This record gives sequence, C-alpha cells and structure tokens, in this order.
Amino acid sequence: MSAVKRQTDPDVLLLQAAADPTRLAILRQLSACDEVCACDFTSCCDVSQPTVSHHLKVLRDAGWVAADRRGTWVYYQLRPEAVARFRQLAFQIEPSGDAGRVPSTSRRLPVVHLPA
Amino acid sequence: MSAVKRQTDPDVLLLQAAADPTRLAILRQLSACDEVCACDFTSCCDVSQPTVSHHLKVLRDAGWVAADRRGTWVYYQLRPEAVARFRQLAFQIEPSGDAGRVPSTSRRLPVVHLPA
DNA sequence: TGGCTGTATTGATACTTGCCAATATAGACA
DNA sequence: TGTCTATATTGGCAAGTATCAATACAGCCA
Repeated sequence: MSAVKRQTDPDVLLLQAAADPTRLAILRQLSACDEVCACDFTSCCDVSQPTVSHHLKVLRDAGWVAADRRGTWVYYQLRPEAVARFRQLAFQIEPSGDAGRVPSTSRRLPVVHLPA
Repeated sequence: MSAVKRQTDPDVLLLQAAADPTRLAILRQLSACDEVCACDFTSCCDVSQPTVSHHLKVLRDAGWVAADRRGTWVYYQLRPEAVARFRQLAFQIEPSGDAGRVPSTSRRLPVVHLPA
C-alpha cells in the first residue's frame, strides 16, 4: 500500500533518489563538472563499482541524470528538467505566513508560488 | 558505514525526512495552513495516529517542523530555517551551465515539462 | 481525585534498501 | 574470432523503515 503510494508520487521519487549520501555526492559532482564518466564516481564516493552503477540507475530511473555512452565509457550529466522540478518543489514548500520573506541565511531568491 | 555517513550529512537528513509520501503530504499541508493540529494529519494522510506521530517526530528531528503544545492539542508549523536550507540545496544542484546565475534577476529556469 | 481526550512511545512484523561478490553484457581492438 | 576494459545486473545478506495494535503519558475538566 505504501509502496504503491510512494511510486505514484513523482516528487517523492525525486526526493528519495536524492536522499542518499552517495547519490547526493553524485549529483553534487555533476553540478561541478557538467559531464562525469561513470568510472570517476567510484573514487569520489568510496563505494564499489556495482554500487555506483546501482545508484546511477536509481538516479536514471528518477529522471535526475542522463547517460551517454561513448565507446567503452558512459558519461553522465544532470537533466535540467529534474533540476527544475526539484526547484519547483522547493518553492512549493514555504511557511505560509512568511511568503515573500527571505531568511537571512539564504540568498535573495524569488518567491514564486507555483501550481501544484 | 553508510549509516554513519548518512547521519553526518545534514542535507541528506533533510532530504530523507521529506522523501516519504506521508511526510511530504504533511509538509504540503503545513505550507497551505501555517499551523496544523496533530490530530488533523490523521485524516489527511490516511494513516493511523501512531504513524502520524512517528512521522511528525522524524520531521521534528530533521528540523523541518516545530511543535507547540496548547493544552491537549499540539500544533505544528514549518520552520523557516529548514525551508531556507532546502532552497539553498535546490539551487546548489544545477546543471553546470547555470552555475553562478542569479535567480532573482534572470529567472530563466529551464522549465521544461517532464514526462510522467 | 478520577475519567476523558489528544499525543507519544513500545513492540512486533513486513517491506525496503544499501552493499558487495560474482557474473553478465557492451564495446574496442588485435 | 578472442581478449581486454568499462559498465550493468544478479543474488544474498544486513540494516533500516513504515506500519499498526497496545500501551503510556500529558493535560483538561468535573
């Protein structure tokens, strides 16, 4: 039941895919270098090659990353659509009383009220 | 090892707390009404009272919500600091082509509608 | 005080997930 | 063809988690 519910909410899928230390490290790596070879994640994430491959699959299935095979190597990059959806989600969640206020710790971001 | 790693990254904790259908529903409810009684989540989330209480505890521990007891009832609300951190994270993850862009002035987010 | 209501915790269970070793697959090249 | 490298998948295990029933706790009121 809960498994069904979970799989039907794309936002939850997106969050779940990002909510892992290894996968968040992968996403951050992809933010820094726009294209990263799969073999490079093995060193940066301190896990075995099959584990990296597994996490990359999770990120692929969630729509976070796109894979591009060139010969033997597979290069990964962030999918802008997923990043956009993540940002929309970030702006959906806001203290209703504070709508329009920017906390001191954050950059000055536009407070956009997006449709559900 | 992974458990340790996970617990040491506050961003992962924040994401993990949000990456559950029930808890995301709670966060969205709190975005709509800035204060919600604990008893109201039972109906909106379609889970039992102990389960709601459990999820509220997870959100509390992650810093997402604050609890305010008034007599018998406990009212919950979003913590702006958590919302701000979540937004920072959302803008930290970006296709490298967008790096350094200031969102408030040029809000040309790659808003592409994702396929299901 | 006792009884009532709302909330939190405990205990048990089923499900999910992260991990690695072993293996399979894909492509390059001789 | 065969071998080599890079990547993906499988199988199994250990750990985590979502859930509810039962119970405990907190606060109101008679």
